[in-house]
Amino acid sequence: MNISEIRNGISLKNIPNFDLSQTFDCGQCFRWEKIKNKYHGIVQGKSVTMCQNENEILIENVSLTEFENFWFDYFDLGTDYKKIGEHIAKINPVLFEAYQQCRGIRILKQDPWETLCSFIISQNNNIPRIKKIIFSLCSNFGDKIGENFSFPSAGKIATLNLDDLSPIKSGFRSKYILDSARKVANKEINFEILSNATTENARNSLMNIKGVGPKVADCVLLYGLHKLEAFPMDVWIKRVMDAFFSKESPKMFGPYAGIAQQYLYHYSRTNSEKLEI
DNA sequence: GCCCAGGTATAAA
DNA sequence: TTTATACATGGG
Repeated sequence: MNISEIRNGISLKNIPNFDLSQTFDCGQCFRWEKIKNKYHGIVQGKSVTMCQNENEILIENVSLTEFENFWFDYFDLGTDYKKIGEHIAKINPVLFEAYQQCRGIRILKQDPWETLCSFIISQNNNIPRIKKIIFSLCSNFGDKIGENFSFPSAGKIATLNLDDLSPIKSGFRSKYILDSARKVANKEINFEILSNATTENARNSLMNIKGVGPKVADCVLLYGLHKLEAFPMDVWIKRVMDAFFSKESPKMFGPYAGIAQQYLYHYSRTNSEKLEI
């Protein structure tokens, strides 16, 4: 792993388990877009461009200080995914094959409020339309950043009503968006506290929000709060496998953690025939 | 028209 | 406690 500052950004060389397309297009985030070999994202109110070739990844317009203070953790570069893969290999061959296919995914540590709001919007919805609604939410209520818009704060959304949200066409989810924004704005949901709480307590708190069930809660725990650690690996692998191979709802993984979620999701999309029971 | 989309609230059994 | 259905909207 080699991190160095170059004239217009940061160069990452030989970073294991890091593929931009797998990471950005796997469904964990909604504000990174590929345009002509480059990924453009809006993160924490900042517009950033990245590209990848061979074993080098470039992050444009970011200083070494910014990288160390924010982006290193955002991309979860302190976690050894290879070690996780080796562990998975011992547990289950199907899971390991899924890992092999998706070994380039890094679980992004995203802003908890943005994650919460985004995955509320994701329910019973498809990714293109999720992105469209989030784009609309940002352009209507976010702050302008050059050509783009920041993700609006919970405080800002909390001042709105259902009619205000009608332009983003989020349908029945609007009332859930407002409830989540109000609870975050008035600190009924306090991410500082949740990040120090047990995973179970944090999940229960999140599920007090209207429109937040186990799936949305787990996405917030994983992508917003990076809470993987509370479940022993064998426990959540088993839960993922149980949920995945039950016919009822392969997308409802229950109380698991998400590296396996991501691996299995990708595996299911590319190997659906192998998953028939 | 009909079905589905990375679910959840609600009512009914 | 478990199971069925509605929900807004848009694309295939």
